Formats: sequence, C-alpha cells, structure tokens
Amino acid sequence: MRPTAKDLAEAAGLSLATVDRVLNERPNVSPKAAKKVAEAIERIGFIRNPAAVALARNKTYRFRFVVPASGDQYLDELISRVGEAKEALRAESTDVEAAQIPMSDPHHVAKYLSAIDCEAVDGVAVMAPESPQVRDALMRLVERGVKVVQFLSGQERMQSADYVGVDNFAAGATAGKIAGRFIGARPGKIMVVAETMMALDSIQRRLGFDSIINAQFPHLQSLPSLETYADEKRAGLVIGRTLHHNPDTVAVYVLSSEARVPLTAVWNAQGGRPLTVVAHERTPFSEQALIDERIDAVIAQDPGHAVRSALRIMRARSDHREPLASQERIRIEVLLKENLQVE
Amino acid sequence: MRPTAKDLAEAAGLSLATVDRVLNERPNVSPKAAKKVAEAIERIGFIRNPAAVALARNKTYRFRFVVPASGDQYLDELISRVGEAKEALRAESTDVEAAQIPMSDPHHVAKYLSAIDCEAVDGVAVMAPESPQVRDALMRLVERGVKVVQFLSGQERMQSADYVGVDNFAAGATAGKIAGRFIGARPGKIMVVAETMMALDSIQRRLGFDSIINAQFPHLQSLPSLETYADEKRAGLVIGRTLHHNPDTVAVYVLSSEARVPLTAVWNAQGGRPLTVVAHERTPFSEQALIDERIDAVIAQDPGHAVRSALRIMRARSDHREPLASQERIRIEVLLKENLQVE
DNA sequence: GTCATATTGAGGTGCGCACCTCAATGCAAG
DNA sequence: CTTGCATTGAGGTGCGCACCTCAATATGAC
Repeated sequence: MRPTAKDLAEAAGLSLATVDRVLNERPNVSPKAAKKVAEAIERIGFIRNPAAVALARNKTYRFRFVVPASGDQYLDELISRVGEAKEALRAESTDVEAAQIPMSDPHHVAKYLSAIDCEAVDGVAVMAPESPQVRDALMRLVERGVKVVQFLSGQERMQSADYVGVDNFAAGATAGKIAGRFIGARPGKIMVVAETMMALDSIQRRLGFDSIINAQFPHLQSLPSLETYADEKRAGLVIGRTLHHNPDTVAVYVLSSEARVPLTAVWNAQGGRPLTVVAHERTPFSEQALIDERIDAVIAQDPGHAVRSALRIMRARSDHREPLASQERIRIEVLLKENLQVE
Repeated sequence: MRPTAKDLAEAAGLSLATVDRVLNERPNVSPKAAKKVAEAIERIGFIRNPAAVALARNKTYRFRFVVPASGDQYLDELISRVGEAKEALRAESTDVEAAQIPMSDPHHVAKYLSAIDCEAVDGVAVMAPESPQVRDALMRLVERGVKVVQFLSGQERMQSADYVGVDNFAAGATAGKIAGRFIGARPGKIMVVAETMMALDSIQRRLGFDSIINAQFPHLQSLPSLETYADEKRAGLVIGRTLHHNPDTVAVYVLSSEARVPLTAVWNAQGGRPLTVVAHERTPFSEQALIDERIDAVIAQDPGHAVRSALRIMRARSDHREPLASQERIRIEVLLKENLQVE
C-alpha cells in the first residue's frame, strides 16, 4: 500500500498536524520539523495523492486566454481549440475562457490586463504584440500572484512568466531551408511578405530565414519585406509591383499566419510563373492550398498543443509544481501535402 | 456550485442509491430509472468529479508496454520515455512498466501475451511485428478485458484495439516528397535500404515513397529495397555493390529506424558523391547526422508523445471513457537541422 | 522564577463519490 | 391471497487530504 500522510507523520516522528503544516507551507513550523518531514518523505517515498488533494481543496481553477480580436483563420482555429479545452476541462473543475480584445493600441491592452481581477483568475495566457506597456501590465499581474504565460507571440521573454510557442528564428530558418532546397539550383529572388514587420515574431522569422538563405543558398536573394497591413488592395499593389520589377522571382515566403491576402495577390499577379511558396500556420486556407499544390510547405505550430500546454503550465504553477519541460516544448512542424493527415 | 450526485438524485426524483447504481452500471435498475437519471444529468449538467471518483475507487492502474528486446537507439529512446512516464504517473497511482521481449519468433511473443495475468494488468501497448499468432493473442487479451493498444508497429489494425502511431504510407510519401524536392532536377536513382522488408511498416513506407516518386518525380527511379538484417558486413556488401552498379545514385532513403548501419556503409562506399539522405526516427545518431549535414531530413514520430498517448488511451478505456481523438493523433514530423530544437 | 511567543499535538469536519447492507416497496405469477 | 423476484430507498463507511480549533508544551527574554 502506498504511504499516506499518516504514515509520513509516523515515519517523521511528528503529528499529522505538523506534517500537514509542512506539506502545505503553513506558518509556525520549526526548521527542524520541516527537515524531519523532508527526510521522511524521501525515506518512505511519500507522494501526495492528487485526487485527495483536489477533493479536499475543492478549488476551481480559472484560466483565461487573451488573444487579438481580429478574426483571421489561425485565430479562429485557436479560439475553437480553447473552446475544446474548456469542454474537456469542465470535469476537472477548471474554467477556461478566451477574451478577444483589440490589440492595435498597447495602452488599451495594458488597461485590460491591469483591470483583471486577480481574485477571479488564477492564470492568463496572453497573445499580444510586444510593447512596454503590456510588459509592465504583465509584470504587475505576476506580482499580484496571477500565473502568466506568454502565448504564441513575439514578446520579449519575461523570466517571471512561462513561454509557450516556437522559437521564431528557428521557424524562419526552417522556412529558409525548405524554400532553398525546394527551389533547387535555379538562381533568383525570393519575395518576403508580412502583414506587418512591426511584430517581433515577423522580425525574428525574417532574421532566421535570411540567415539560412545567405549562408547556404548564395544563388538566391531575398527581397525586402513587403507589408500588406491586411489590406487586399495594398497587397495587390505592392506584390504586383514587386513581381513586375523582379521577373526572376522564384519563391514567395509569407511570414504571417494570415496567408490568404498576400497569396491571393501573388496568384493574381504571377502570370503563370512557377513559384515555390512557403507560408506559416495551418489554416483552412493554407491546408487547401497545400492540397491543391499551390503552397509547397507550411511551417506550423499546433494551436491545440499550444493551448493544452499553456493550460498544463498554468495549472502546474497554480499548484506550485514545476511543469514538465520535455512535454511542453512546441515543435516547429513542417507540413506538406503528404503529411497533412486530414481525417 | 457545481451539482453533486445528491443534486442529481434530487433532480431525478430518485434516491442516491439508485443514481449510484445507474452511474456505475450496477444491476437491478429499471430502464425507467436509468432514463430519468440520464435526463436529469442533461438538465442540470451533472459531471462526476473525477478526483472524488479516483479517491473513492482508490484503484491503481497497471499498464505495460511490450516492446522488442533488440536495443537499437530508437527503442532505447522509447524505453527511456516509458520510464519518464512511469515517474510522472507515480502520483496518479498508475504503474507503468516496459517489458522487452525477443520478437523474432511470433509464437514466443504470442505465448508471452497469453501468459499475461489479466487480473494484474489493465492495459498493454504492444509493439510487435504482424503475425497471425500475435493477432490471436491480442484478441484473447481484449476478450479477457485487457485494454490493448497497437503501438507504433506495422500490425494490421484491429478494430477491438486502439492504434497509436503514424500512417506509414503517408510517412513514406512524406519522405518521398522531401527526397524528390531536395534532389531537384538532377535525374538519377534512389537507393532504398531497410533492416528487413518483412515488417509491414517497411512495406507501407516503401509503397508511400514510391507512389510519390513515380507520380511526381519521373526523372528519379527508386531501386529495389536492400535489406541489411542489422548486419554491418552484409550492409556494407550490398550497399557497396549497389552504389558501384548505379553510379547515378543521387539519394538514399532508409526505411527503418535503425539508420546507423546502412548509412555508415553508404558513407564508407560513396566516394565523395553528394547524396541526398532521408531517414526515419530521431535518434542520437540521426540527430548528430542532421547537425553534421550528413542526413538531409528525418521523418519522425515523437516517442514521448506516443507513450503518453498510449497511456491516456489505456487510462480512458479503463474508465470506460472515449479518448479524445483530436489529441491522440501522432504527427508525421519532418526534421531538418533547423528545427531540431536541441536544448 | 514569570511571562510571552513559537511550536506542536489531538481531534474534528468535510470534500464527492463508490460500495456495502438491510429493509421496504413494487409487481407478477401461481 | 401468497410467494418470489426485481427494484428502490435509507443509511453507513471509507478513500486521503486540507483546514480549522483548542489545548499542551517548548523556548526564549526578562
């Protein structure tokens, strides 16, 4: 039989009450007693029964995902994954919700974060662009005891918060390697398109991409980043112009998760030229384009995994446990038509 | 407050005892009562508290991984992942163990499986080559109430068991696409090497690989599969001979997870020719070779995920719950030097 | 020594459920 | 009507722990 707290008390030569104080880090415990308990735990291999703990505490966890309001397909997917997790975790008495808020104004985001009632929320996973105001707001949340996860976004990493997402430099490098190898020996230019280059993740992906192209594919040249600002007309204009001025364009790399606008513009303007196309994130659009062989490869991070990972981390932190690093690393996936695994 | 079984009894107009009988599928319940309970569950949104259930049942789960005894690096990795899971699940009162048994003789495997005491084990995840004897033994295990998972292996899928692993045809196709695109326009031959072509997964990968090469890369020709039988000398011989007879070989595809023997033979014999190399499974060897740029791409299925997935499935089945399909699909990963994410 | 404070012990309650027993009801066949 | 069986109800116990109270002891300062 597995040892219980009672066995532990006996082994430590202390009363259940004292053992309880040690286990739950309550005050009025002498260092001597704490040590005796720690030793006894080692000696008899005591492990708290998580079910009993959960039952006795009878606590409900409250976690919130804070994501941009703009409705691109990747975000839609993300939201639906959060909903899935919400359902799955109802049994475990943990409330999961997603708050979609406009991200254009950092002050607004910061205000939203500051207004979070830290009594009503145990953890928040925040997907927001880098900005000092947001960083400050996150710091204050941490100080108020809320477990914060920097979620899939190009914020500078805080050391008082966990990060869930891929290394965007490596993701860009992966895109560069795939693009370079797929293009083959043919020299030419690579068009790089982003929704905006203000986002830190776009910058990092671009740096990673260029590092590989420059080092390993000297016959290729990646053009300056085009920005669409999510505006179809503008996208059509700048992309059309770039393709016109660079008839030796052999590939397109879309940095942002929203690939529909830029790629539609590309296909409208390309005039039958065969282009190697690499984009980011699996969406209904990119999935279909992979199947139709209009995109060659997609570099992705699984939103379902990201959501579950963020939740596991927030849960662990709430319980003062260390999350299992090996399980929580989000991988940089390379998706081709062949390994899409649509069911 | 979340409704308890007591609330449910009240809502159903029945006693706690009857509700308990319904919830735990005990005998002596009229269909009428069962229906009343089901309705009440819907109406008040009752969910059993898993912590309370676990505590009251106070059951320990016993799951066993049955894997080949031969110690290639992928298996070592797998075993160590099982050990990791064992540690992580000690808290949840579930025992996890790995049994390594020789797989060369199907009768022996079948005998081992038949000898499993179904009172002492709740679930087994079996990684064994396809054979009628093994299939029968698995069927009998299922009939005796053991939850069976077909694990990472090329067995024909049983419908009374779950499968954890990738679609090997798709994995082969992915390898084919990567190889074809990485080779580029240069025509030539592709050498295909396996430890043995007796294994169903090797056959499926080969079929997937060829389907892509034949359809999309007509300038490439994949050679008949070479078999090493895990014998270095034999590998050196057949590989050297093949390379000698096919000076226009441009790529090597290693079907098996054990890539060290065949690739060492290739590198010994290749004589400076630049070859595109695609292999399966992440191992210390393949990882290092990716970093050294001696392998171009690795098609992998994460053993850690596979282990955790198998455990979640066996756990769900033991609790008469349906596993969440969306979370349990093992992905076909494409690993390059750039997205290895060594920490 | 006395007092104040820190530390420990004993014991109880309840979390939500599974599992058990025993009595009480219903219902049908005879 | 009685007998037999299926169904239901009432109630208790225990799973392992958190959290609480109150008393008992230890430790220190003075």
